[in-house]
Amino acid sequence: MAVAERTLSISEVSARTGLSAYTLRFYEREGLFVQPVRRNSAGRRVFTSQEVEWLRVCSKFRDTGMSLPDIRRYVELVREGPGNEEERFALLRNHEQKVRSRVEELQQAHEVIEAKVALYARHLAAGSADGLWRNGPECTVPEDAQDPPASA
Amino acid sequence: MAVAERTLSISEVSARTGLSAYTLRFYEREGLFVQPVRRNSAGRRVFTSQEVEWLRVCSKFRDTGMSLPDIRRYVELVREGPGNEEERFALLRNHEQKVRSRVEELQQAHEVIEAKVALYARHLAAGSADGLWRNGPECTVPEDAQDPPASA
DNA sequence: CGTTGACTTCGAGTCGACTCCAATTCCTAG
DNA sequence: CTAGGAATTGGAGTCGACTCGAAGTCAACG
Repeated sequence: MAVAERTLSISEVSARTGLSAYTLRFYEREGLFVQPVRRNSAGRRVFTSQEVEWLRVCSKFRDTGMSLPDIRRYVELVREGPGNEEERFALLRNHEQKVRSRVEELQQAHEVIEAKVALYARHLAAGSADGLWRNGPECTVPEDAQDPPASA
Repeated sequence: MAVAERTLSISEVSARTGLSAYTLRFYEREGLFVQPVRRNSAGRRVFTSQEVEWLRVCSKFRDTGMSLPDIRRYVELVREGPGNEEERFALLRNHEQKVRSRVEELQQAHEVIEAKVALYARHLAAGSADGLWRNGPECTVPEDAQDPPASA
């Protein structure tokens, strides 16, 4: 059945995932692979395309700010096999929510910066740029209730 | 003319900006204030609401990933006074673009994660969750041309 | 056989941005 | 006068996530 699949060296995986070989070894140490990474007769790491798939997902997690411990937790659940899908789901949904709010936050901040850029553009066009920053940053930030350190 | 404005202590500024007193002192050392921070007779820092305004802008910069050196550069330009608005503008626009792409990137990554969450939701609802991760992460990531390290 | 060159290991180093410590000083209230 | 609380300073410590160095191993090529 299981036809011996084409395997990949660490540098090939690096090229396919954008993660450096250093990082791949590091991820292994950190327990971010579901199965222990296999080795060939010479002791070199041998990866499958499934692992590459996972690494791509992993990269998305990382890129969106998921911590290595959280990823490891997810991996552990997968490793334990069927039965804990609820927990995996909770973990994923939780992260998804964080990313969603981060996107919104970033969009807001972006608007502020865009406004500042537009202000400079207007002043430069009007030749009145030397009036910028007479006293204080001339763009005002909403002041949003200043992080009352959430009781928890 | 200049009516002595209400001044603020470091803890008040901290409360209004969400930055810790530690961070405010740190920012001073790092040269992130346009004017040297004034002191009262007891040697304590005294802030104006203009400085609070700037700190809010600063926070937006930081929150969107602008580095301290870049912020310092901007501050230096402001400190030099009128005449370099073009350069300030360039700096701001540059950052604005970075933030814009970051937002897009994050949105894409969010979609991938959302899809994974939806997949879990479907399987859990259908009672077929134990079939998840039979072999590999069951959600596929687009594979986007893997960061060919931009020649520059 | 000798030399590449890609790999291995372990441990240490780096980086940015805080975050905190210890000792000291000052103001205010009791 | 004294105790408490909020500042001050310089320097050190922390944290997460890599990133790298050094020394060694192995297969293949000429």
